[in-house]
Amino acid sequence: MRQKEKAMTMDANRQSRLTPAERDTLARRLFPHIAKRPEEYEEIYPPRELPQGAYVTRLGPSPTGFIHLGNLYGALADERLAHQSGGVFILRVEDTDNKREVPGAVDLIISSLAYFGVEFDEGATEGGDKGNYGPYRQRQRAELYQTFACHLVRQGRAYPCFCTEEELAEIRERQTAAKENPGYYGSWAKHRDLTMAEIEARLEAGEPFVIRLRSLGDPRKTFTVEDGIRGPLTMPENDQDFVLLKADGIPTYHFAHVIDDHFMRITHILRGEEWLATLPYHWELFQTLGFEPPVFCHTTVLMKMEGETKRKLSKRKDPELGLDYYRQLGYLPAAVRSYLMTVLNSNYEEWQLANPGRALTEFPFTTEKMGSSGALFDLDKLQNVSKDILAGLSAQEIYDFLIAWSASEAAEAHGLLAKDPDYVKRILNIGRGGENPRKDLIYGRQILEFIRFFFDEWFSREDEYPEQIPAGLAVTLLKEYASTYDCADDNGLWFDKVRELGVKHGFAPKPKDYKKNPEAYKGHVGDVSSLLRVALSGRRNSPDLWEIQQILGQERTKARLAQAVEELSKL
RNA sequence: GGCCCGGUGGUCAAGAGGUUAAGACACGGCCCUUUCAAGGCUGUAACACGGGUUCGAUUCCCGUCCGGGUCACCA
Repeated sequence: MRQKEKAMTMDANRQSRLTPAERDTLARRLFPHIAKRPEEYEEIYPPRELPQGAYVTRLGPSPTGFIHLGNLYGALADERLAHQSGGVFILRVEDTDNKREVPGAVDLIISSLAYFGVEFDEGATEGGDKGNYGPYRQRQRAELYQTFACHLVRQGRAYPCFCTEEELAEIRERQTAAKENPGYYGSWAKHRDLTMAEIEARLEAGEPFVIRLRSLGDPRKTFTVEDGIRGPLTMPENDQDFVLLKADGIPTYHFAHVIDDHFMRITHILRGEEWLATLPYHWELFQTLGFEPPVFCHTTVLMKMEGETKRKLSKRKDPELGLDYYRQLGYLPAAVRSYLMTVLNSNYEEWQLANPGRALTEFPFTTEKMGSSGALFDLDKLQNVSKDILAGLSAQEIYDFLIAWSASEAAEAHGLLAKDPDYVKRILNIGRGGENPRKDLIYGRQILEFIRFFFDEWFSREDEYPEQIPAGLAVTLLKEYASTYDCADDNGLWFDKVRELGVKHGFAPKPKDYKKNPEAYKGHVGDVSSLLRVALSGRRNSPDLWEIQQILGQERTKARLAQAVEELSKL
């Protein structure tokens, strides 16, 4: 009984001690410039007219000028959900922290995402804003937030707090010492119940202040929300009087998020799991403002391995995971997208296997199939996905990509690639098409490395000549080969000649013959072609030699053979 | 430390109260083969631990451990 009485007293204390009239005065005093009433915004930003089941999603980056794979991961999910449902995908710039803002960051974010195929329907653009629910940069929406802050003050659900950083630090110290939860709440919230006179005096003195929520939550109670990815989430109610408006009148993330997601008529909020901890803040705000909460979808964060442990991707520590990194290396945007999709939706890979050739955009994406445990970024897998995608493209398509990519990311190679398109395309076309296309192309930089020997400007010997062939014999073989080489020979005829040449000098016509009876031979035909391969490509491993020579042509083939003869003669 | 979220092979991951616990990447072997890249076949390898509930638990519950996240007038 006494318990109950005490609780009731406490609850009563939680209501504002100011009278309605005082609160009204305070609201006017705090927000003299606010003329609109909250309801007016409901008309300014009316519910959207969209087909049933359409998702309205948003990406809310802060303009810090850096965007990494993790951001793309989320953006891709937002984009798919919106576009596959006939909905809207919005870019909203969360620039409420002017300290962190980097000039030009917004354009960079837009272009980076666009490069990887993520386009917005509405929101901030490089020129300005697009859409009827703007502005889409939060600092430009200050009046909207202030209108609601004003409204909450009037209702006794928000109040000015004049605490300085030092005072807050001191509170925290005392809480830590007393082993209490840190924060501004309950009886620790010392400006929660300032009298009107005290407030007036401080305002008069020009003290800076923030606006805090007067929380009515009770952490001993819980609430449950249905997360789009994780299912039901049960969390304690919030009791923190967290900051709504900072001293400069700009909202914190928490306040801006609730107001914007309501008035932009967002249906699904995809965000990283780092927001889970503050979900109670948001929940109380949605309840307090009487807004219908959207569906929360808390994604897992992408991790990387550091030593023995996993760690969340960090923009500061992991510049190599920045989106630009993959662009510079020349990964195909489609490959990065496809890889990310395999991580994003567990059934994508199987779908892709079952539906070869169908576009990623045809895949039915669902939040339910998104994972909730931390996924490690897997470069091997990205490379494999990339190989598969490249293998499915035509030489022309790869060429077009290389040209566009090298123009900005590999300027030193661009000229040579552009000089003779047909030549480059013939190279890219080796082993392409047909049932079993070659899969040795992965990304731009790697492709350049792979094809460099076709260009005299870049050609150099990288591997040793086969050691089982003495230099003298090698010279003889190369000379004789050169004298009989004819570009017009077809693949079969050409190889017969190589075999004949080998046999003449004591090499087995087939590797099997050699294996059976190694004593009888100096080696086998493969050794002879190895010699030719090093002479022509500078490498022990290469695609089909006959094709390489077809592309080099009679003259340059012979020139390279001569070059090798010269080099070997010196040994 | 408090609170929150997670934990199936090395990696990404399916899965359901009873399965021989999928698949992909990586790795090994074999085949093919003039090298390589592929391709085909094949192999190694997993339900964190301890208690319950149950005829039966990897699956449900509790505890432990481990990992991550978060505790700002940053998002």
